[in-house]
Formats: sequence, structure tokens, C-alpha cells
Amino acid sequence: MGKGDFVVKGVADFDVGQTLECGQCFHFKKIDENEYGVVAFGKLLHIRQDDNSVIFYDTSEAEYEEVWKKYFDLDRNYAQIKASLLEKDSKLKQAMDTMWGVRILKQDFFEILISFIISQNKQIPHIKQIVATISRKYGDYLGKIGEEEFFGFPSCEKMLDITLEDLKECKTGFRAPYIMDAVSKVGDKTIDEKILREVDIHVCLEKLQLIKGVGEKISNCVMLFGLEKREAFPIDVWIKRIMEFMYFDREASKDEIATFAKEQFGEYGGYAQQYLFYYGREKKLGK
DNA sequence: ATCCAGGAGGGCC
DNA sequence: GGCCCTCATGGA
Repeated sequence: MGKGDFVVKGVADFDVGQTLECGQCFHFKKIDENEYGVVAFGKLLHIRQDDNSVIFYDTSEAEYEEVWKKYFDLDRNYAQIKASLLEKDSKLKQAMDTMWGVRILKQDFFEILISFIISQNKQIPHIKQIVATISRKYGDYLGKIGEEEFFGFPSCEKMLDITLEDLKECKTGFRAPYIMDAVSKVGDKTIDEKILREVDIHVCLEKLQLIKGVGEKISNCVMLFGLEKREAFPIDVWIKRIMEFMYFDREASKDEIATFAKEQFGEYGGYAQQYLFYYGREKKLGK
């Protein structure tokens, strides 16, 4: 009764583990080595990779084309992106060669917005836990892989009914009123995804920061991971340390780093950021 | 135990 | 503008 498995062979510049574990996504569960359960856009995917062939379990070709190929950004030429970055900056080579299989996911705007509001002053495992709790309590049940149950992230409409107390029960702490504000502003179209996609990065940054608890860093994450603005360059504590270590050899302000990154990486800022973030964090650069 | 985590708001100067 | 404190919670 399954749709059958869909297998993609000969994929380049893609590693499912690296792509999911690099810190851009909080809604997945590792099943085994190179094998994951992933939730996105109200669907559950069971995926596994063996070298350059990727198995999408119980997935039709149509669903792959419509949903997962886009989600994993598989129709983009990363070899060209890497070459362009390297042409200007050979320092990226080691990070890029190590994290060669990272692709930037095209995730849902609303889920990314709420997830990165949650992310402030928290470690990645705990962010994942809170996203899972909110999904379990307020999202739709999507199925299970083994004993693990998966739930979709609730829509904005559904979250409009949630109270501050409900959110605090999900361990969101001082972020609860921030989430309430985001839900309300997306709900009444003060924040409109369609418009945000059309405007340039500076206007987008301003609009996103109308939400309480959303500053420059979270806005840049939302633009990069949820609005496909790949020039965005989020600067968090890690990227700050890594950039200081690799390019400044001294302390540098976030503004200074942002200006440098724009000049150095340009339209590929988001890709550079992701390779550097993941590599630097794994190697504990600058710590 | 104290410190810190993919930050941001608010008060102060 | 910059600097400092605080926010709720859990892991090292």
C-alpha cells in the first residue's frame, strides 16, 4: 500500500547528515547513520543516503519533485557556488571541503520564524526539543518511524488559539511573549511572507524586526532559511568568534563583520556563513 | 556549582 | 551610538 521508494542516484554536493545537522533545521530525528526522519510542510519523510544515492522511503516521484527536491535545494548547482566563493577567498577551502555536503534547505517561513525566536540564548538540542513539544501538542500527527512519532509544526492559524500559558508549558520561557507577537503579526498580515519575498534584504530586515524578540541575527536566519535570501549572513556568537579567528585576528564588532562579509562573499554570503558556522563549531575555532 | 547557550529589550550614559 | 543587566531553562 506504500507509494514505493524513490531513489536518486548520482547526487553531488549533498550529504543528508551534514545538511540536517549543520544547525539550519530543528525538525528532524536521526534514525541511524545517514538515515533520518524529517518533517516539513506538513509531511514526514524517511530518508537515507548511501554514498551518492539517496533513498526517499515511501515517496512517489511526483512528491519528490514537488516537495523534497525543492526542500533539499537539489536542483541548484553547488559546484558553481563553491567555485565562485573560492575564486575570491581561498580561506574557505578547508571549511568547504570538510562540510562539502551542506545544502541550504528551503524551509517553511512561519516554522523558521518561530524556531529561530526560540533559538535565542539556547543550545541546538534544546531548540529541537521545544519545536518537537510544540508540534506534538498543537500540530498534526504525521506517522512514525520505528517507535518515534512525528508531528507537523502547527500553522499560524492554529497557533492563534494558543495562550501565553500554553507556550510557557512548552518551556519557551521569556520567549513566549515574543512568539505570541510573531503569531499575531503573521496572523494579521503585518508580516506578510509574500511581500517579504519580494522586497530586498534591507526592507525585509526592517519589517521582520517589527516583531518583538526579533533582532538582526534572527532576521538574517529567517531570510536565509525561510525566505531564500541567500545573501543573508547571520552573525551569532559562533560566527563572530570564527570570523575574528579566520579574518581579523582580533576582536571585531558585528557591524564590522557584516560589512566585511558583504564585501567578501556578496550574493553567496549565506552559503559561506553555513560552511563556516558548521566547520567552526565542529572544530571549536576561536574557543 | 557557576557558566553559557545559533539574542534581544531596556535602561543608562 | 556603546555598555551592562536581565530574561527561563537545561546541559556541561
